[in-house]
Amino acid sequence: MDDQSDLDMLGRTELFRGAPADLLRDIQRAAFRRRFAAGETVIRQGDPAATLYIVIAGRLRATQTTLDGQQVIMRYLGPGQIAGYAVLVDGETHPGAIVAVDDCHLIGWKGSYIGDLMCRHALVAMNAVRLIGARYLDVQVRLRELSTEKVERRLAHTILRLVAQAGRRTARGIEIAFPLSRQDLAEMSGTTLHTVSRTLSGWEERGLVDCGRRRVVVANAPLLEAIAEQE
Amino acid sequence: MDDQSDLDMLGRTELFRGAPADLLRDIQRAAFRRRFAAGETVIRQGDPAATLYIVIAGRLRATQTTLDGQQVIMRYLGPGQIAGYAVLVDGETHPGAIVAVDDCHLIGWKGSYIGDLMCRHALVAMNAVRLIGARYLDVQVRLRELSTEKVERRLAHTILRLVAQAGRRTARGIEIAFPLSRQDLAEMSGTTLHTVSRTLSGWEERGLVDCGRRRVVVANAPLLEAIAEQE
DNA sequence: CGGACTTTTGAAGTAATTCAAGGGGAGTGG
DNA sequence: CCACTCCCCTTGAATTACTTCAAAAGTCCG
Repeated sequence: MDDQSDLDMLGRTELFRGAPADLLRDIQRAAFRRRFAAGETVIRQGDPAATLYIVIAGRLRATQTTLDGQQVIMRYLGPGQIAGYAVLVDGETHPGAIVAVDDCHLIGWKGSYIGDLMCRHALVAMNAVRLIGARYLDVQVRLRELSTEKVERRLAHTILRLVAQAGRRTARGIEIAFPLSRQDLAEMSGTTLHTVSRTLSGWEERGLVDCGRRRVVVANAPLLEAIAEQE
Repeated sequence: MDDQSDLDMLGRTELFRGAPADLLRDIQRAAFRRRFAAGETVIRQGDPAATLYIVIAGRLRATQTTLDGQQVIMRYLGPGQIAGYAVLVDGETHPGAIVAVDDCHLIGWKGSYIGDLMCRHALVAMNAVRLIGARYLDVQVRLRELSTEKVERRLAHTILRLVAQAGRRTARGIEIAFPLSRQDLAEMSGTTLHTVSRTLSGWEERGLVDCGRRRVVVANAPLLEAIAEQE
């Protein structure tokens, strides 16, 4: 938690990558730290977009909930990623909620500080463009999958994406490194927890995955990729 | 087509809004003009991201096609909007195709010029952030709809969005101001042209809409909104 | 007026949801 | 340590919204 390691960390985040040391120092001075326990809400849907966070440790879930209470998981956020992008695009309010999945350690800034920073440093603004562009591309891919693929294939894609961003090698295979229920997978794949459960049971019989309570381990990634590519 | 009106036009686009006159003049000097006939391809999926266009007149369709040939319409682009956003986020290639729906008039720039512009003028970079942010939000909404709503409701939302961005008052109601087939609506709503046709027929009987060959007129917008909000 | 494209509509088929009930782990409190 | 309780997960059966298949009817344009 010393200053130098903090600076290194900031310099590796998607938003501040490439910034010179003195700028990073300035950014660090303007920041505040916050911790959230698993399950705590970081940002509520509809809140005014006043604060931007960067994840230091732990994992967040970004969701959107409809009027009738149905939830969609937009993405998970890990170390180095930003939470509260509405601040960057100067939206009035946060379009979704952000909740801690793990115990989390975040650092944050007032929105006005970030806006100012982007105005004065094109590098930060360009990083913001790239970062939002990457998310835009990602959600386009999901939209395409949801429009054109059947559930099993979508679920395979969903799990492979999670493995890519939070996979951890273990004896049994690659484990997704945070708790993840059937309901969560359903809300990411556009289906119901029942269908997810049935599909995973089928895969488990074939030795593709090894699941438990809020735990998913991919035992045979190539075969899962084959399902995703529908061969 | 005189210089001054061009400058005014550039100053009203989503990317160059708020730029001072001398910068606009510089931007104008670096631009080239191109015309495309209805049906012509402006950008092919997978092309290297070398050129950015802004629509002056006419309308473009941005799509993504899967390996097995299924197409999804990501959005329609009208006057003032940019085509080829990959250039902004410095992507390697264009993630989708762009085709002229109408006869179109575009102006374009080399990607390197735009990259340079964003570096030197934080205003342009911030406009880019806002613009991509708006598209990101838009596609998030569609993802949520696709995940949680049934076809009829999704189709209502799709049509209302098109009305908002390209609606034109006529005697019969609000007409969507460009040719739009049942297949197109299907590719925007995540369904088949058959289901779209049946749904529109139903609405037509109830006096909600008034459709023709590649033409959609909304006769009763409030009722269509009621369907979209599922009352 | 021929031919291509778009749209409509019926009928059959199916993937996935919904409904329903029960089973099992993990943590808590006695 | 055991029992209790809360989640989370599983699985069958019934239902349904939508797709797929198939054919025909419009509509526009050269």
